[in-house]
Amino acid sequence: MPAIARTNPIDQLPETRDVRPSAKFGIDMDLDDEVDELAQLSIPDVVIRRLPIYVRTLHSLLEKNEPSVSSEELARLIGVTAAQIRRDLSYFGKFGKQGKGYDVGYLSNTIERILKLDRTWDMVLCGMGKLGHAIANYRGFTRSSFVIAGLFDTDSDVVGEMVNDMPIQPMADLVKVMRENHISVGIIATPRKNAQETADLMVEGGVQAILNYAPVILRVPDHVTVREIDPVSALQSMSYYINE
Amino acid sequence: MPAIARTNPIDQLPETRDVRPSAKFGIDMDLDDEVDELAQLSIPDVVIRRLPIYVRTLHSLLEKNEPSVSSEELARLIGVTAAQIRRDLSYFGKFGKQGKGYDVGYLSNTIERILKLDRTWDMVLCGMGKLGHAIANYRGFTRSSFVIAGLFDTDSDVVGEMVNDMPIQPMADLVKVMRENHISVGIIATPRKNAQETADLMVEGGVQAILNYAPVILRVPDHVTVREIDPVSALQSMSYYINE
DNA sequence: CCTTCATTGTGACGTGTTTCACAAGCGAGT
DNA sequence: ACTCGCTTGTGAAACACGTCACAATGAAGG
Repeated sequence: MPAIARTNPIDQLPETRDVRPSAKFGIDMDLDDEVDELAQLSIPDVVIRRLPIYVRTLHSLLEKNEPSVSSEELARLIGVTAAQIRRDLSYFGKFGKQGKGYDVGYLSNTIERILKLDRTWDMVLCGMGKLGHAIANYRGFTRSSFVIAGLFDTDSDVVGEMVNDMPIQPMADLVKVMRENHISVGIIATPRKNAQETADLMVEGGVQAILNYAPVILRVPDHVTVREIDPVSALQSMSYYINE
Repeated sequence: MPAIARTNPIDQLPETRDVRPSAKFGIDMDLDDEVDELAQLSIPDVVIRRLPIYVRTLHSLLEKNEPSVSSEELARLIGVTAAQIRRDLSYFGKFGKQGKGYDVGYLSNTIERILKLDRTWDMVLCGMGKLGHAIANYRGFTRSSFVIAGLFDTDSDVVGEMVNDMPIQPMADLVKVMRENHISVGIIATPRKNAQETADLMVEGGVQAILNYAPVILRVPDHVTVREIDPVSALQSMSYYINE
């Protein structure tokens, strides 16, 4: 079996990644983060995938100057159960206070730290067709710890073109650029048939996370995480539920 | 609890939708589709979400003129286990032959029928900023049973503008247009703050499936399915796994 | 027609995930 | 300082999903 664990739209394959105990994330407040130094247990990917939503929701509470929030209320906002939120957070430590709930700012910082969002990640973007252009011009990444730092395409006609103040570079330079700049996140926006070879180059360049817009299941080594962006599949699965 | 079952990025909430028995899908070949007229059991959404990938993979086999395929080979191509594919298909009936595998064309047709892809679905697209423009110009939907049939925006400055040979219409007309044309699929590409109100309008217009590009969890009635397209969350969850 | 081979479909099992439900603990009010 | 009400964190139970392993069966070739 190839490495398609959490890597996958097709998804929920056995998850075997182990994870540092949450001690790592204790921070300077007097909240008791009792922490299991032992429990080297692997946190389910499904939990990890929920964390960004928690962060996003906490941010919106911060904007409203809510100082604290209960699991009940957070659950209502997100549309899950309160027990699930408490269970999810308990994988990482104890962040709440009985009778009070969670400190919004503290919890949001903590989850960001867990997700390693307390820094900026440079990314390469491969495939500069229409989709690639749209992604390169997208303003949402920077607000969220991610920055596109290099654009690449095989087509020599577009190489050199400036997009969002960055030149499109030849695909031949991808590996070099990734290595020199220690870039570990890549976005694939190539045509379907070039996606795998692009992924292979990214792996050679040291990629650890790939956001894949091409409608193919990529084969990557175990240490690389892949998430698919696949609107067509999403639509095709929803139509199953439509009546009439 | 609001209706966020299969509707959700946050996902895997209890699934309670029941589903017609696969008899519905028996077609005119001599393959034995023995079918459980009784078993009115609900098929897991996680299975439904895999079916489009199966279809896509079967299509690529069709292009290579492969007449048949074993669960083993299909599994290898997709990156899941053979048992999973057999189990998934068994929810709908018996489509294979012992010693031989599955007839590629037949299986692909059958799954398309199950997913209701043997017809065309008209969609409305709301929010004609950069993202909306990119989606409106995207060529991938039509190849897959989905067609954008109407564009909408609140901003009177862009209303009237032609995009991909279609005029942008005022949001005020959304409900009417959806009802008159029996449109049950909507795409939301509005700014975050307008997403919920847009969803509400779509519901009023009779929507049953929403593809949501806005970074918010939408509240919709039970009979509406929502899938999120959320590249930022995807990145934010992947960074957890990056070493260094 | 019989044998061999490959491969399905599915009970039984195992694992992973969610939910239940409650003891423990914090804080506010008196 | 004590009580009360609220909310956490978590064992234990329930549920959902994935995998194993094998009897059943179709196809191919003598």
